Amino acid sequence: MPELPEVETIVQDLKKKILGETFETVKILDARVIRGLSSRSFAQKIQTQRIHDIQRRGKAIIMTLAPSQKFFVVQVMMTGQLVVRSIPDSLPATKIIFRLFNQKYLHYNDQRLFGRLQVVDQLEELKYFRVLGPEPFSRAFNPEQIKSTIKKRKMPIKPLLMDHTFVAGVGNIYASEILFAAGIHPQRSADSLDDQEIIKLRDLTRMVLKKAIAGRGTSMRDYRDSNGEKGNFKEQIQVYGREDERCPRDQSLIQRIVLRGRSTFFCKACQQ
DNA sequence: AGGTCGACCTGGCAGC
DNA sequence: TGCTGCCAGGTCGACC
Repeated sequence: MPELPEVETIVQDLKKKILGETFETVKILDARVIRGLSSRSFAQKIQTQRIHDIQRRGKAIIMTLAPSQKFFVVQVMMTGQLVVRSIPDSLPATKIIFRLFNQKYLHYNDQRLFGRLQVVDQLEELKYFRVLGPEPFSRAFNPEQIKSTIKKRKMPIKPLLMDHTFVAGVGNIYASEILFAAGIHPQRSADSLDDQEIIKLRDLTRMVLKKAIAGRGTSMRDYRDSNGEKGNFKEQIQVYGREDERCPRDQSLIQRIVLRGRSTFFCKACQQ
């Protein structure tokens, strides 16, 4: 999915467009995206409910419903999209169309069907929230906390950064970008980072994500915001997807390796 | 317990 | 043109 900056963009836009609105009907075109509920019971839990709040936690979009007080949780994973439209026409990837009482439509599109839409009484019912680590902009994501976790972890720093129990919201694109910004080699064992590097990692995690939010996220291929538009941050991506291009810092060639099955991009010369 | 791998799905694209 | 294989912003459960 979309990582933290993309989900944050979706949430901020949805707040402007549909906060306070009420679901009228739910048309399920492909029931495979509904988890743990039948189509009928999913629709029943959504219809007539008002969107009382919209927030992000990690890479999940959480809508608080009223009056039921239940949580409508959307995880768009790799290819899911929530797009607000004024007409109900659907794309091949459109799996659910929510009709709102204000004559607008919220489309859930998902090419690969990895996304999940769930309605729960408590967020803790979902394992994702039970194990989720600190938000990168929170005080809980501090050098002492990072240090105590990192000391127990021997894995390379890059997959650790992507581990949502370590820090919430960082995925494959931004893990490479953050490590490039911090000058840390993606294969460095996590427990080898010194105090200064830990602070740098924390600070640059925040800085890279903040800039990406300002750019409304990165669209490599499928990501679209709630207007159906691409994010603008791709032009500012330094290394991800840029194998054999020149490093913007020292002009040496950017390398691609595979760590834990995921493409990883870095500059051998300036990441130690 | 921490770490690694494959499964879940579909479509786009490069190479032959 | 049409096939084959590889690749893709995530998460989880099964295994060592």
